[in-house]
Amino acid sequence: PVVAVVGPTASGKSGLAVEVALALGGEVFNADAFQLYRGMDVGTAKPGRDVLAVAPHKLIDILDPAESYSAARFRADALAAMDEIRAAGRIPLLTGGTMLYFDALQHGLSELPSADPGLRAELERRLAAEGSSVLHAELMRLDPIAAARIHPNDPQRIQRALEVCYISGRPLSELQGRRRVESGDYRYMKLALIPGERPLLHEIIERRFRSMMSEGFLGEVVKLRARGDLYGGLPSMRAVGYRQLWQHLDGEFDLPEAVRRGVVATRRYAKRQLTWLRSEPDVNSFDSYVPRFMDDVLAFVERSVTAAGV
RNA sequence: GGCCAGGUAGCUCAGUUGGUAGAGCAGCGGAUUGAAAAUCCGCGUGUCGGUGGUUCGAUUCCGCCCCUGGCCA
Repeated sequence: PVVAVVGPTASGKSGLAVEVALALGGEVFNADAFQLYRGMDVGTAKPGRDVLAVAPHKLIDILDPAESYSAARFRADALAAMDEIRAAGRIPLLTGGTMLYFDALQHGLSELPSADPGLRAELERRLAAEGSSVLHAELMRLDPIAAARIHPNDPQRIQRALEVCYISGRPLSELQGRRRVESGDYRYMKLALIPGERPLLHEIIERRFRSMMSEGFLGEVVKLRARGDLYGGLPSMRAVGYRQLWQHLDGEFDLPEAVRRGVVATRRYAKRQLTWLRSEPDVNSFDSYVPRFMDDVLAFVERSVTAAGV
């Protein structure tokens, strides 16, 4: 079994995961697309040194912010991490809010060519020059099924679909037919933290963003900029909060406005996570904002894991 | 206390020569296969401050009241 702690941002996943890990003798691995990056700590609410000393996490600080990553790499890394944890006789414990990664881990991915930076740059140029509807029309010729599914205004998916067609010579829709699920012998016990009241989630999101600011979030972004090789278009620098503070440092708006926009972006992110969660089957939901929730969860987890015969 | 300007969506405002109203932002719902904290799609959510009057019909016109801001006492 794998215990998976999922939920929207600021719902209390990290704290719960650590508690469960300690109670169960489990080991945590991260499923958050940005806690993977070194030097992105405050803004990703990464567990602190003190926490990591007690409960070490896998898949944290494994990337440089200049690197890009992918759902496929996450799947491979996560499977390796789970194997190691299990080999050590412990229970793997996933925590993180990147639902695409969690989905890729559970359900696998089709066999598709990986990203090609040169081709992407070329498509990027064409998108800027010709517009997404021209490229969408081109996709319509190469892969009408994918084109029908992808909206003409969705440059990222048009780009990816064309990339796959060019590299493989086959339509994306054909290759996506079947997902490859190997090492499917893990069973996920899903704990979802669903805030009962949306306004309370919003309040906590805002409070947390402001406390990140007082813990040196801006300084962190300043430091990343000072490297000189990073830029706003990088996947890592498009993360919520980082993006808005970067734009502020570019002079696009003042700091209070950057904070306001960062909070808005966080709320929207949480909403998208909740949308994923609603379609997730077999989840055991808890509201982390109610008292004594931790005891309920721990009791539940222990019961379930013993029942599973561990 | 007097005069003036306002009171319309969560916020900032537009508008109706009288036929129960619409923008931006915020919000809500959805999609999601190697960038996903990304990218994209859809949706106005409203006692038009209150109360009387005129009218077939008032958010709109008139009276009174309440609230906010400014000026004068």
